[in-house]
Amino acid sequence: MSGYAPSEAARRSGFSLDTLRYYEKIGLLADVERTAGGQRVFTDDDLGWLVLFRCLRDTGMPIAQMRRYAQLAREGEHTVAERRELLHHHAVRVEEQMRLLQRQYDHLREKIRFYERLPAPVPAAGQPAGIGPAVSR
Amino acid sequence: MSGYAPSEAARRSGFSLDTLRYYEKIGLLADVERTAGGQRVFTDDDLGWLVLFRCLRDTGMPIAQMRRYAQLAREGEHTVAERRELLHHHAVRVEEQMRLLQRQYDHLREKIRFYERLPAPVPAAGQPAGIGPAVSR
DNA sequence: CTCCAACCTGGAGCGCACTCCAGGTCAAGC
DNA sequence: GCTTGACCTGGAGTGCGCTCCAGGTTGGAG
Repeated sequence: MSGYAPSEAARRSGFSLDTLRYYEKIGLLADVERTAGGQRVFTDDDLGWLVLFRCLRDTGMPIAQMRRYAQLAREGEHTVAERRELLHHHAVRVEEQMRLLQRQYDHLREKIRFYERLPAPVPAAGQPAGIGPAVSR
Repeated sequence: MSGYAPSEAARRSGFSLDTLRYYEKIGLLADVERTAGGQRVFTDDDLGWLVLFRCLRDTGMPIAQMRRYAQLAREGEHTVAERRELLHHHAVRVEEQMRLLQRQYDHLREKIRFYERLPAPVPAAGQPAGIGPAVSR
């Protein structure tokens, strides 16, 4: 039910072995268990953390902030409000990010449409300026 | 109608002066006009390019690819198909990016809801595991 | 018991996209 | 004509998030 070798944890989380070690080194993952010989053993709990880190990372949270969150969680229940705050704040920024991405995507699509409306490679000159820099540039 | 000082171009494009110079240095912007004394004068055309670069950058296109695009555009009309291809390819990746972002955002929202459902700081123990690592972590 | 693939550590290196700096030049207002 | 703030150049430095490396250890299969 739990106890994954490093390679297995890497496979399941989608992070590289180096990244897993790195995350532990900088204090994102703390207290990862070890065998008598010193090799890491990841628990389901660790895997859960990794899923969260992936979510936060994919949505653009800087590592420093993830660290802060992990810190707070380790400090105990009295940090619940601050953790909620932190996630909420991040969510707001993600929403902005999504809006920007959508806007620029629309922009990009328009630009592509401009190219698609262009007649096939005809050496003619002078169509009305499309979207973007100068004619067809 | 055209001819902007560097600071004005920076203001309008939202890029820093250093970034404008950098973009020129690496060949994103080419042939920026100069005064007799050597100071840059940006045209509306340059501004148009900058708008495009902002769009591409905001959607995560690496600079190397933007350079390639700018290159092609400078080579002339016979590269139109390749440019369209390049933008189209990028658009596909942006779509993936948007889907991922949406998925992880939903994930994040669920996590936040978990915190919101948490009763106020009550020292009780043992609620069913929420989303993410262990209980409330 | 032996082998070898997987693992360990500390630390250096990398790729990206800027950003900053020193030391000098330009040009618009007084 | 002098001042001063905006601008110039080449090149070094920064911050982020890994990624790679050397040299050594571990542990399950045969």
